[in-house]
Amino acid sequence: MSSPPPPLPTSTTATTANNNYNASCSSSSTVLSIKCFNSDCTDVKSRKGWRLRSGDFAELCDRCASAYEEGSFCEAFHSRASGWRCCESCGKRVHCGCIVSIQAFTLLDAGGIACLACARKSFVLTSNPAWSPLFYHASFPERLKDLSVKSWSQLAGSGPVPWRQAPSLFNPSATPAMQSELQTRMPYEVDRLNTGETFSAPSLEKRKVEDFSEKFINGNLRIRLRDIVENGNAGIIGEEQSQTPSSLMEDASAQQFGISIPYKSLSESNSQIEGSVNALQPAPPPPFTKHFHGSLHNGVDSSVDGHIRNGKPRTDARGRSQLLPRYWPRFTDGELHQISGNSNSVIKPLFEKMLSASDAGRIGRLVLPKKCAEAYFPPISQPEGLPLRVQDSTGKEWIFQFRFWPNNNSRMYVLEGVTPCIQNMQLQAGDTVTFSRLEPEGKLVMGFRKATSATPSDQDNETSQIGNGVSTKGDAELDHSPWSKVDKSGYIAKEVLEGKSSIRKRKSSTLGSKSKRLRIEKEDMIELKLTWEEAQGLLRPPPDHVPSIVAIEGFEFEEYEDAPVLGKPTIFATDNVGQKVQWVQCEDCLKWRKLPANTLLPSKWACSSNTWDPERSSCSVAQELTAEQLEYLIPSCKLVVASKRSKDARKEIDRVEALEGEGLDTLANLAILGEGEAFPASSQATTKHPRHRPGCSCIVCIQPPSGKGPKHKQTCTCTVCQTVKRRFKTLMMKREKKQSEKEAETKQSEKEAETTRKKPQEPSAEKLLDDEPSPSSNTGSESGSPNKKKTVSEGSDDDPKRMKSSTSPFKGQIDLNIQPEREDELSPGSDSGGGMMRMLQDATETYLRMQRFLSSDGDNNPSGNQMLSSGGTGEKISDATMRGSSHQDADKDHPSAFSMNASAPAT
DNA sequence: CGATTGCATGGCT
DNA sequence: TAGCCATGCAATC
Repeated sequence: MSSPPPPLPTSTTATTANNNYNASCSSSSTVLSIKCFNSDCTDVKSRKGWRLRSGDFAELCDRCASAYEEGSFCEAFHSRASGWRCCESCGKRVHCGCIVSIQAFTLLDAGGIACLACARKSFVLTSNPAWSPLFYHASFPERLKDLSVKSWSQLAGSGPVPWRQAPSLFNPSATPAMQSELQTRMPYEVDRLNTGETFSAPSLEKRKVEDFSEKFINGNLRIRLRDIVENGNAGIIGEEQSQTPSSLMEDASAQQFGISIPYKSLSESNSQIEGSVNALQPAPPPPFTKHFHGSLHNGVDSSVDGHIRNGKPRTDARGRSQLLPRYWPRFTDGELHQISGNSNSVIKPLFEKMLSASDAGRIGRLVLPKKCAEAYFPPISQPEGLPLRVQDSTGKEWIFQFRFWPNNNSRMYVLEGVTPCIQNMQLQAGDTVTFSRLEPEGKLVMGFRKATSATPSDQDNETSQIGNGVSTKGDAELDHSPWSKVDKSGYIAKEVLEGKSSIRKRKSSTLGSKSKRLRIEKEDMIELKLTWEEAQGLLRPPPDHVPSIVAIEGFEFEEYEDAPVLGKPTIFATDNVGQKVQWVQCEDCLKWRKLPANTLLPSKWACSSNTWDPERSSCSVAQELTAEQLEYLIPSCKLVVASKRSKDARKEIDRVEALEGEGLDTLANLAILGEGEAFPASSQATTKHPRHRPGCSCIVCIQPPSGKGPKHKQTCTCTVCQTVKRRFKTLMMKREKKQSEKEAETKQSEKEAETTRKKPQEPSAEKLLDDEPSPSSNTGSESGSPNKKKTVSEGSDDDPKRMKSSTSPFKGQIDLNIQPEREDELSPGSDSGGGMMRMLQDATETYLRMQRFLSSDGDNNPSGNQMLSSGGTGEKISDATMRGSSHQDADKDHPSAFSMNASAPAT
């Protein structure tokens, strides 16, 4: 690699011996020699020693080979070389600067080393996913595979032993054969490092497949060891090391020992999860960092998974099969340390799980990954399961009910009663709980990891903030509320949680890659994003305020003393001479006026303010744009595009109206149209309406199929109708309130226009809304529209105010035959109409449109018409709404008003 | 009527 | 495509 090998943690450095080693190595690899690989020896080689990076073995004479095998090689030949250290635990001398003994010790977090024997006492030496993948790399020698199989077989059925333990061929229990087998796999990465050779994926892959795997193994061994100490990820490697001759002397630079290679290997393994096992990372992270936490496992497991699974009868009764990567334990050193404490127990990471909203919710049920549950938890045959005693990282014991539910011929495992624990740990959706086991006690240990900013992007800001704001370890320490303090229902620390954002709130965020369901739908997200972008773009400094510029991470933000105001939404375009312009719509006449592109407009703007084009500074002046032009322009409008619902200008108007009238609040409201009640955030109600069964009386099931079956009459008093009415009423009241507020603002200006244009406008509005006429018909026969029936029947709804103030006109005319599902969905993109919220929106929009029309100057306002006719969908909806709002004869013919039927496009 | 329990649904892998 | 599992929700307490 081009990057320098990480510094060796030990004090060992390259020595003469090392150089000799290199020389020997190179000579041995390039010159046929019969001499012992040991440069200090002149005997004839006869036996194999440690493995070289080249893939070959160091060929030693009998004497040297014996020393190597006895673990005294270093003592014999490197006794005076640098790099000797003492185990921090037992004091045993260990040579740390030599490839021969490299796997005989591990580096400690706090500095110093520990011999393998001691390391094994304190750290997980088994079931480390990290090693396995590498170990089981595709190129893994068959013999090792066999060993693994063998080992696995031996372990199978031995209780809740994770399949990953299979590789514990390195365990003391491993047969001597295994051990020797493993022993032959000496690290050779060092060699390479010494010789300045760097890894390259291609070379590794092509030249030394086997070496590669072994390299991994070796690298893992070291990493593992380190991991054991630092990251808590210990693996068989460690045990393997213990099997290898200890403290054999050889000179190897500390750097070699440096994990550079191993880390690369790890990196690879990490990346393996991404599918690139062999791709060596050019710049491996420095050793002894946590950079590879987790990913390490990923790589490993993925590989292990595949290999073990494929080649191995991992299928023990417990069903310990491959775990999804997201459940791979990714313990950090701190976590492991915390879990292990000072005990001598070995921590065996089992799995982890990011808490879903459900998991973290008050329900107190933590869904366990099936595989994990079956692999690591006691087998249960009854749904009731059994109580499981789990200890948290602080030593507190919790008792959960480990049980399952039948689910589709399968099982769904859950831990019940986790709320107290979750709360105690102050965990929220998006945080991660880890499960490990203390060996040999077998005690389950539950740790946790707060969501951090480092978490994938799928963590929302909130989560990130929270995660960051809470110390991983500190939390648990801070709140030591014992189990006993938790009330039975487990709702402790409610206030604490409330202090943060509620889980509910987080619902739409957090949740790893897994919870797509909790994510905002793509389109919604885009819309939302655009909406906010729009908002940003429309922000204007409050009058008389000069924003201060604040630079945050390279980005400059305008900071206002007072809340900024929303500017007038405009449409940017390029005029026929190539000049950037923006089109803005007059408040009063709705005509579109062209302004310089760089003009910032107040939230309210009218022709009279058109100082850029005095000729068109009056509403009476015709609009520049032709209908076609406008039509062309509008769709390209960012605002329109932003809203998937608003392919039609109706939305545009609505949005403009909203922006004008209520600023950000409205904007936000637009994004979540309808106070959430009827228009749940996209993150909510991910399950539209599960479980409809025969006999179900829910509002959905009770409804006939779309457009079919008997319709509810307006006078119907069934539960459904009453419910619908009640909800509708509530929503309308809210809506009405808002509208009235807006109305009050614009009342004055509208009044004028109305008095002069009301009459001519009515037909136009009616027609448009009523008849879904084609755009052309709209513009052509607005006053002569034959479709006035609704209006006529309505009596005198010609007064917009009236219509509006009485949003109530809708009352009693609700089409109860709408598709209830729509009510739930109310997807902004659902153009098919239906849904209570839709009705509300439509009603409001209709009103707004009417207002627009009524307030227009009465002539064939191209812009207005164009806008309204540009979107057939919106048109139809509006039409439907309109009819619904004006149709009195609901009982009879069931106004198509809000029904799906009615929403059929007329065009 | 709220909380809990058990399970069905359906998005997603 | 089968299975997982997050979640909703009816039934029950």
